[in-house]
Amino acid sequence: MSLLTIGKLAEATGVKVPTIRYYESVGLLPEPPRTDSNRRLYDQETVRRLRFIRHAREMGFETDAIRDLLRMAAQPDRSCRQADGIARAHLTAIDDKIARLTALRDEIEHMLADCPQDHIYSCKVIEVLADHSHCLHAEH
Amino acid sequence: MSLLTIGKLAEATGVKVPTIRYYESVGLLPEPPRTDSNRRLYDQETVRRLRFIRHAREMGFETDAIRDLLRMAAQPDRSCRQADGIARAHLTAIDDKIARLTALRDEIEHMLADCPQDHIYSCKVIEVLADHSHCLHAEH
DNA sequence: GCTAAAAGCTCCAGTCACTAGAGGATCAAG
DNA sequence: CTTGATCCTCTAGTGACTGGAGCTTTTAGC
Ligand SMILES: [Zn+2]
Ligand SMILES: [Zn+2]
Ligand SMILES: [Zn+2]
Ligand SMILES: [Zn+2]
Repeated sequence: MSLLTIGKLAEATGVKVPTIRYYESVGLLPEPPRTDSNRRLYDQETVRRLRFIRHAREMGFETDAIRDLLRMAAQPDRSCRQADGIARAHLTAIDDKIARLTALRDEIEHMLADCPQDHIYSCKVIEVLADHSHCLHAEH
Repeated sequence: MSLLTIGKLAEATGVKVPTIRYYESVGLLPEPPRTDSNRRLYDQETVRRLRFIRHAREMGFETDAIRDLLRMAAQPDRSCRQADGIARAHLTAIDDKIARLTALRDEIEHMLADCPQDHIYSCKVIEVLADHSHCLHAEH
């Protein structure tokens, strides 16, 4: 009675049906049992597992990291050092991304602020793109 | 004498040879003339054009936007409103990305700060991933 | 019980901006 | 003349899905 079709699982988790099949194909979800007519049947444990995957994806963890985190989540008595390590590495990666985007942001804002908004021949946007030496930053 | 092989063009611009061919295939670079033995020959104008493309890519502009910017750069007497508009749209997109990443960053930092760093069963990282209601933010 | 819509299945292709490799031709240097 | 570098085209792979074709099965209304 608590078994779900793929459609109901999709509804329960907010994950699209093709995405659920995709997660199965890449080993994030185990192959579920099937009905006589070959349809997938999921239990509540899969609901939890899929929510975990979804949440981790929303937080930007990659498939490989999620596979590791799921394996760890199933071993409650072991140390969480590795799990925390994955999160910390992710944090560092996000910080790098933010730093790069912020530098970019400032550069583009400057271009726009400096542009007299007239013709292309005096457009700061085009000028900066055409000539790297007009850049604020050292290198990209 | 100022004509370059694809390898020299790559050297002059820092763009890899396969990437130059790729840019040609998607219409960012025009098909260049060839030697008798079918090798591409580039002039100085292409060097400038490729630098422009490269710089725009480094700033995160997408292929379609770059195609538009190149077309505008070739029409110096027209208004730069559109060019500025592309840059402004890009700025907004970057701001959105930074906002999302910053929220993410804070969330992951909190998970890590709250974790007693002991066993998986008490690991805050695993707990938050397993249960969305433990999140700080409203929704993702 | 019948029929039509909805949901399921598999497999394949497309996204973005490259990157890498196979397999072959041609060029430059010694 | 030979060897190694460079060039050519074409194909496939990356990550994380998304969408469609073409098919079978279930479900709901009548
Ligand atoms: Zn302008
Ligand atoms: Zn620059
Ligand atoms: Zn922990
Ligand atoms: Zn959350």
